[in-house]
Amino acid sequence: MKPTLLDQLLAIAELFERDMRRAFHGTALTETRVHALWLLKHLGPATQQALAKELGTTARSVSALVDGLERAGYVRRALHPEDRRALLVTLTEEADAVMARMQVDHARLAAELTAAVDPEDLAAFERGIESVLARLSRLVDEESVHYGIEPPASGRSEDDE
Amino acid sequence: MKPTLLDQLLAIAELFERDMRRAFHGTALTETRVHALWLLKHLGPATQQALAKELGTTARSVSALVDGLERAGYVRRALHPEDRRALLVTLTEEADAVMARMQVDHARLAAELTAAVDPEDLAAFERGIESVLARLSRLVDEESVHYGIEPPASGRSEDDE
DNA sequence: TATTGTTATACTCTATAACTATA
DNA sequence: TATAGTTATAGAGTATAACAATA
Repeated sequence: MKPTLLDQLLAIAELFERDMRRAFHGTALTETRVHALWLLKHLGPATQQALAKELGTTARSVSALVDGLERAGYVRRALHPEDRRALLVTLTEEADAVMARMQVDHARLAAELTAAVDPEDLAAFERGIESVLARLSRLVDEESVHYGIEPPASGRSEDDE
Repeated sequence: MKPTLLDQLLAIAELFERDMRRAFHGTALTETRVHALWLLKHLGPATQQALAKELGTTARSVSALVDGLERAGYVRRALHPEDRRALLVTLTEEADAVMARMQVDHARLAAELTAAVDPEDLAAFERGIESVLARLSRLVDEESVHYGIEPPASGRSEDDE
């Protein structure tokens, strides 16, 4: 039985997740923390609100996240030059170096995965993955996948435990 | 700037994760719990050890996981007919129905994502995704991606705790 | 002795609400 | 009034270690 495209994509997602957990095990890093550091590396110093938006989480979670990263020496909280309510989360030099190495490994992995595709297939493959990503983005945006769950508002009452 | 294949795959993985969190929000379900239920739906009743292996986690985590699923009415612990140490985790009828609906939605999503690809490109695309998954599997298996982290042998000593 | 599942403990991530200090 | 970040609280996931019952 051939697995569907969806199953293959989910398998890839799970491989990423497990492999990162393995790689970060024994360090202070986690996937979420690395995601935050990655954003700071690419965006530069950012307020916690900005981070919350980018990470798709709440300000509260970012507070805890930055606490952990600060404790581990990866970021510092700096005063915002214009807004005295806000803080600018900034990478330490050590974290900057880690993220630079991560970018190298990331680029290497990107190249290796691309190289795994038959050059004859590459153009069609790239068009395909772009189409899939666009379609999935739209579906997620429309909240049109329910995974067997009745949507809370429109569906019938399922709140009888 | 064209995103790399790797970045597109990571974007897809994140879309899956966020969308499931959205869909399950307000219910007793989470991605991990659904993963366990999905396995039980496909494998049939399983011991917690078997679940731990499939989920790539520990027996301890499965204990807590099954506790939660049992509390929410999705599974029951049944006695193992042959091994009196073991328990067979079994789907309730309600959970079985939820998973049946989920399979339908899953198949629908799979079809939609496949349909997003230009039929002209589909064959090459399928070969490509298979190659990428195989290559990534191998890399993960060999633990050859380090994400900028020094493997725990060199650099900072970790054995002084 | 090894395995199954448990209790005990600790840390992380997510989420809501109430609070402060600024804007 | 609204925003930035905090404390308080709670549930969930992950991981290690020690333990009981059973194999």
